[in-house]
This record gives sequence, C-alpha cells and structure tokens, in this order.
Amino acid sequence: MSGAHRGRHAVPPARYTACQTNEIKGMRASQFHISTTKETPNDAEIASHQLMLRAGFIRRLGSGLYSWMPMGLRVVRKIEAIVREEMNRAGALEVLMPSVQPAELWEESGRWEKFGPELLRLHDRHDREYCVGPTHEEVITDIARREIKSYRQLPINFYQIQTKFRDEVRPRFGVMRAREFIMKDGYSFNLGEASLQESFDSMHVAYCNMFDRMGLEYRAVEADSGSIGGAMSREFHVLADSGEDAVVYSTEGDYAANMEKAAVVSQGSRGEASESMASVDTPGVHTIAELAAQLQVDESRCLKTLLVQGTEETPVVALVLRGDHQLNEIKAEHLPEVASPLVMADAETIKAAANCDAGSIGPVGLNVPVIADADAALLSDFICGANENGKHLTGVNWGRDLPEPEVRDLRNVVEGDPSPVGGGTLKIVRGIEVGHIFQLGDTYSQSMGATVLDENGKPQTMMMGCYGVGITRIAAAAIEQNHDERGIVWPMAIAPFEAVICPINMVKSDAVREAAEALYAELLAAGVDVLFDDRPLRPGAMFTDMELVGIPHRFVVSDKLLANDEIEYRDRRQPESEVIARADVLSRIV
RNA sequence: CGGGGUAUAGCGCAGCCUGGUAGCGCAUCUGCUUUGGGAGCAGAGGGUCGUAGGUUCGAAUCCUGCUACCCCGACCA
Repeated sequence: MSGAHRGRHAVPPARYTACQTNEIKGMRASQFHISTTKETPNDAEIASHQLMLRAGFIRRLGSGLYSWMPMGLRVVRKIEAIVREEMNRAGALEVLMPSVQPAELWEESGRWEKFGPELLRLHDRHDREYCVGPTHEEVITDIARREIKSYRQLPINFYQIQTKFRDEVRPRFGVMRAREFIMKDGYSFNLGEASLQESFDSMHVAYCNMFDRMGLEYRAVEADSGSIGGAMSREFHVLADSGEDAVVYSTEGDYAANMEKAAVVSQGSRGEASESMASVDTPGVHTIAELAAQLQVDESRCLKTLLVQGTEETPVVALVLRGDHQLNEIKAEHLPEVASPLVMADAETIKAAANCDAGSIGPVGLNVPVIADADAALLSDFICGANENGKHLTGVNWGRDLPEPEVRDLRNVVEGDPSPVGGGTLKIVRGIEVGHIFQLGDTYSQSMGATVLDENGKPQTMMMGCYGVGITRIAAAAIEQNHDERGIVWPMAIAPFEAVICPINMVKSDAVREAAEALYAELLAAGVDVLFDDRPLRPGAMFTDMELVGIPHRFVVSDKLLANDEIEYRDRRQPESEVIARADVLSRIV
C-alpha cells in the first residue's frame, strides 16, 4: 500500500518509529524536579506511603486523592508499559472508555441499586444521573452487544488502562488504597465455557509474565469469587509483611489460596468419651483465653459458640468452633442457613436465644440450629459455655450430652494444616492484591442482552471474563516489598531511572564534568534510562537523595578515580560499593 | 457509620494547663567559605494559630458549634 500512495507525496512521509514510554530515556537532575524530605510526614503509616512522600513521588490533594509527581509518574508509566505489552502479546485489544457513565446502563445491569455508597454518583446540568466508573462491565458489555454480532468475531478481549474512582469508606496507606487510582481492566467475550477458560488461562499466563518482568515476588492464589458464584477466580498477590490479605500456600505442590477461600481438610477421629458432663463456676470469664487460663486447659479443648443471623425460618444460627480456631466469615456466609453478608447476633438476640451474654454461650440445650466446624465436631470431653452467665460445662460429648451437629468447614486454616491438594502442609504469608482475574460467565451479558449468532444462526449469550490489575497499587506494593532503612530499592524494570551518575565536586573539576558527560552520553547510547545528577550538591546529599529515590545502579565519577581510569559502582541492594574499570561500566547494567 | 486523636510557616514540632499580641529544627532566598555520606557562618523572607461564634480590657491559650485530616473495626485492584 505504501508503494501505491508514495507518488502522491511531494516529500516522502516521515518514517514513524515505535514510540513507547521507555523511548524517552535519560534526564539531567538540574532539568528535572527532585523534591525529597528528611522528615517523615506524620500522617503516613506504612513504609511505601512514607517513602513515596519523602522521595517526592506523590502529593496528596485530598482524602484518597494523589497527584503523581514527575519521579513517581515514571514508575507508573513503566508499570503501564509492561502491562500493556503483555496484554497486547496475549492478543487483547486496547480501548479507552469514559470514566463518567450514564446511570441507565447501571440500571440495566441492576447495579445502580446494588452498588452502595462506594459508587460516586453525580448529576449533569440536565439533572441526568451518572456515576464515575469504579469498573467498566456495563460499558464494555454495551460496546460488545453493539459491535459483536457473529460468533466469527469471538473470542475477543478488550482492555483499558484508566482512572477509576471508588468512594472507599476509609482510604488509607496513600495510593495503596486510594479513592482515585489507575487500573488496567480487561474483559473477554467468548462463546461457551471452553473458550472462556482459554481466555482466562491466557490472562493467567499474561499476568504471570507481567509480574515476573516487574521483578516482584508474588503468588497467584485461588480466591472466593464473591456473589457471582462458582466461577474460576485467581488473585495475584505481591508478598509483603504489611499486606492486608492472608495468603495460604502449600510447602509442596502449587496449591495457594486466599485465606478466605483456603479449604480445611479435617483429619483424625473423635476420642472416646471418658468424663461425665459437669457444670463449673467461671465467674467473670468472657473469652476463650480466660476460660482456658482459669481451668488450666488448652484452648483447643474448649468450644466457642457464635450466634449469627440466619434465614427467615431460623433467624438465629449457632456456629461452633474449637477455641483456638478463627471463624472464616466468607465460608460462614456461603452456608444456606446463614445470612449473607454475615451479621453477628446482637446482645439482645443472644439473651433471647441463649438466656445469657456472649461469653457464656454453648451448644448444649441450645434451641437454635447448631453448625459445627469439622474440628470442633471431633472433640470429646470438651468444655463449653453453659448458657448461664458465670458457668461453663466440662466433659461434654457430642451424641451423648447433645445431638450430633451439622458439620461444615467453618474456620480459617492455620499454619501447619495439611494442604487440600497435592500433599504438604500450609504456610501463611501476607499479601497485597494487585491483580484479579475471574470468569464472570453471563451475568452481565444476560441482563444486558449481549448475544451473537452462532453457526446455526441462533442467538447465543456471550460468556465474559474480567481481568484487573491495580497499576498504581503495584507501585506501592513494590516498595513495601523492596525497601530498606535508606529508602526504596526499585526492581530495575519499574525504577524511575535505571542508573544514576553522581559526579563529585563537578563545579570545581572540568575533568569530572567531562568524564560525567561522556559517561552520560555512553549510557544513553546504550539505551540505559540514566539520571545525570548534575546538581551542585555535596556528595552526601546526592547519595542520600538517590538512595531514598531507589535508583538501582549508581556510578560515581571523581578526580581521584579518574586518575586511574576508574569508576565507583554501587548496586542499591548491596551494602558496599566497588571500584571498577571505566571500561566495565556497561557490563554492570546492560 | 461507630470509637479514639490531631489541626500553630512548605514539612516536623513547641507554646495552651496558669489568657498579655507567636517560637524552634528542616526547607526556601542572599553573601562568603566548603565539596566522598543530608556542610559552616552571617543575614532575609514566610503564619488572619482549621473555621464560626461566645467569655474577657485582652484569646493560639478558656467555652460551644462546625469542618478537615489521621488512627482502630464492616469493602476492594
């Protein structure tokens, strides 16, 4: 085609080259904006928030609202570039949808009602209702139903990288949980489950590629798919001690799951009853810890009984767990007998149902349905509340002193539990959720009428998958995982600059200036994204700044070193610097 | 939305208890010196003390309302 049209141009058209963010490489510090602080802002709680503020990456505008400053934006752009490349490589197509969305679409899907106050709603001058998009299922489904008419156009996967707004109850931790944030959201449209599974699998691979390239330690875990139902769902967590989620993984095999989802495999069998049931006085005992301490027994021999809201037929349900175990609320609210979302019974309800206060409830003689966790059901000669304030029962046995309970998996897994898949035992670590992929099925396509004609000319509702990545959250998560007492330690792929040149006393030494300029030119030519710190700063201030900002490679140029044709090199992760030959510079980074 | 806390210069804080007209460190600006781990000296600029009202001769300080922000519990990338 170029040949056919060339003749129409008096001058040959310019040759367009690929333009990616990374093409704009290099910077002189004197031409940039670096604003670091020595002191930690007092409202920043976690390391990433503190360091991003101190290093001048972000500035707060209002609650949950942050501006990205030039240094920080470089990180965001690099993360975006990696995400974009991996999405494109997986065959997804980039679009850009409006962030303001008409209410009508949300009414069609039913979410205008369902999505509570987290949805920021607004009116235009004609008093029409809109929302600022927290996500884009409605818009993309609207696009798909207009654009996609034939099964021949499927499968197709659209994505965008865009600002989202969620009116979080409590924004915190800086950009980790902001109200406005940048997200990559993608949506696949498929004909049939098998095709959906293929799209899902390809996204799983793409996500692994992204996080691998970013140099992050992460885990893909099984997750609860929420109200949508039994569809496939995977969360991607960056591992960091400050993470808000508990991630469970097996010491052997690939099993990994969110704590919410991790299944307990109950083992062992119930012992013989050897004691007879007796009542003991336990004045002032309200917790399992107090009970175990007073009776000199292990918490695992005690039962805790929680009353929760049930259904219309049985408004109150008792959930029974071993004293040392924690209730898994997600598992509980999935039970048909239990209200969803889970609501703990209030003091009045407890009084009415058990005739006592919260610290003294027990399953014996309790006139509500009793559902026991599998491990609680295995206990014999156990201790539990007597449904009378200040009293507990000892030597209690299922089947003898009270009916056998309904048995379910109700608890959180604990470290050392057997893995439900593939052997090994479970470990628990903290994670920050930075990605989530799941199969939506036909939830939106059904309610919004997104169909295609199949090969028989029959309309078929498309299946959908939904794939999210928290771009700005990744920046924060990467810092949580990679920092030390001096500042940030960026992985190379998402560092604001890959290397920095620090000249010593350049204002006085033309030799240092010339050598630093030459090194800058050489690194740029080699394609290194390098910052030339040409500010007239003393060395200490310069080093401290660059370590706070977290640039992975540092080259120091000084008269002393130049005399031997040497450069000092320091890897940000290493405790010491080393002197290397001038000629070896490139070998350290490229 | 419940519970707790804070609001004084760009940032971090003192002053408040016991009212008398605002101070320290960092940062900023000027000059000189300094230059391998956040330099020193000298000087300068910058605050209607969150906001509205009340008490008082007089309020940063005492009282009341409001607002904003932060922290702890139910949501999510």
